[in-house]
Amino acid sequence: MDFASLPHRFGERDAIGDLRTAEDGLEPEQAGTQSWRIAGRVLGRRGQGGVSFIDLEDMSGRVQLLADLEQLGEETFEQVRSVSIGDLIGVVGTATRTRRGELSVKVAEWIELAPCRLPFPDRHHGLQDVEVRHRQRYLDLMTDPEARDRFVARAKMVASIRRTLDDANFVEVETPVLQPLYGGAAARPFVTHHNTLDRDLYLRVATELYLKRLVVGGLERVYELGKDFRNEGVSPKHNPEFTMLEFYEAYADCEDVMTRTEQIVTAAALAVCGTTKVTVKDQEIDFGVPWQRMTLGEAIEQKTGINPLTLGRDPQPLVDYLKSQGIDTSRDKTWAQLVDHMLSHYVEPTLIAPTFLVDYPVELSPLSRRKPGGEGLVERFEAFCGGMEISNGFSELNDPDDQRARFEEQAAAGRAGDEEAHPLDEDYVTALEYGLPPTGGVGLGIDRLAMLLTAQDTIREVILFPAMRT
RNA sequence: GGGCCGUUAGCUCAGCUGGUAGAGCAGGGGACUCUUAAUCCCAAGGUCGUAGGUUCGAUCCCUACACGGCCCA
Repeated sequence: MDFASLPHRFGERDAIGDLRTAEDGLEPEQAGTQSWRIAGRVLGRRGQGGVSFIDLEDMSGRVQLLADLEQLGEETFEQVRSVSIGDLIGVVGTATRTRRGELSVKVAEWIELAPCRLPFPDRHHGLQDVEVRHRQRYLDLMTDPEARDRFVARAKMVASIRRTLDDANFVEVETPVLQPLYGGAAARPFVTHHNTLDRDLYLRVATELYLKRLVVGGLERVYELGKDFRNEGVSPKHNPEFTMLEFYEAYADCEDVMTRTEQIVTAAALAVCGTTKVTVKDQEIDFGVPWQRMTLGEAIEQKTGINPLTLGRDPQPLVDYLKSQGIDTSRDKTWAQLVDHMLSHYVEPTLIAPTFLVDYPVELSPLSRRKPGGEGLVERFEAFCGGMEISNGFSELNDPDDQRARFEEQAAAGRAGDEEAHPLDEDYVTALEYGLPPTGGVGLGIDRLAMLLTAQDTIREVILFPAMRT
């Protein structure tokens, strides 16, 4: 094919899926009357002398083309006969069903649209090389309908989440990706440089602090769906850039946003799967409300026999326990880090059905509001499902003095070597000084939810272009 | 960051713990007028991830590195 002579458009195109539905009633050797204009990629080719069969696929489905030498004449038939697997072509023709019963389109016009110049992957086995599937995702999508379905499902999930929030009068906003100061999550940031301003900027690790500034400003219900960036390792559950939903709701507390989280996820499951029941790691789980709830302390106690939240802030019993189980505690410098370690080691992998853990220690939650009655707890939850954290939310701390004190504790932890500690954000404290209403807020990991709703056990299968070494 | 496993034709895979590599598909040529993993014939296709080392001889054994995967941190 000579590119210069190829058409620039193929208008008034019919979807192959629509054709299949409309012509499904044809009997073998019966011809339809309607003329169809379809286009797509050639995925199969079978010659039989003066008859050629082509498999053509578009986004909506696949159909067989039937080309007849006598009907097309030698020149056009030769074009059909010599098409390569992978070529993009358009066809005009009527439907028919072959003697063998295969719904087909009898080619009347044959329009070459774009060639595939490189050898096509094996069409029986598909692409097996995980590295190639990720680096050249277009090949994965071309050859594996399930891969396409997965990303369509993800899009449906995101659309459902937007719908749920929009219907509840949330305003979708966009806040800076490039931030002079990062915050809102315990994570190491990426650093970049602005040439004209001649200053370093951070890629956001969360949208939290900007969104709460907007609530201070009077946007009482806001959400943002976008990429966060965390400078940490890649794993089946981690990609350095990932998609996060955060929403904030004024005049609501932790309990309210837990309920809303259930509502959002249940609706998304229905939108993607048509049911709230999905199969994760060979186990059926039900996103239907209400989800299980227990306190963090109870959850740890269930697995270890120790409830660290009833033992004061003494790290020693926790160190003793973990060491007795052969676990390396050398990186856990504080009581709070030990609790976190116990949570992620003993509890998180076992939480398959959707579960809320509540009552987190204040040391792990520098932006959450304290639980009345003290005990060093905050009004916070994390939601787990499929053995991983999918969501985190709380009653937002709106006391500027307490917030400043928490930031200062974080800064001290940072000086002591905690690379994930929050830096002090003066402007955020200033915003709180103007008055943040009582507010509940949530972060929800979109990639992880997509993993659950599409039954994938690695995040790379729900991210189109996952991070790879160059 | 550490441990283990993997890397052979464009794709999917064989290759006997040492004697310079094979098949199917795709791509090229041909036959075939209802095939559907079409079939049949012909030809072509390789720096065996990279670089060293051991050896008369390395896809195979050893070392380092690259990339990927799993587990641990």
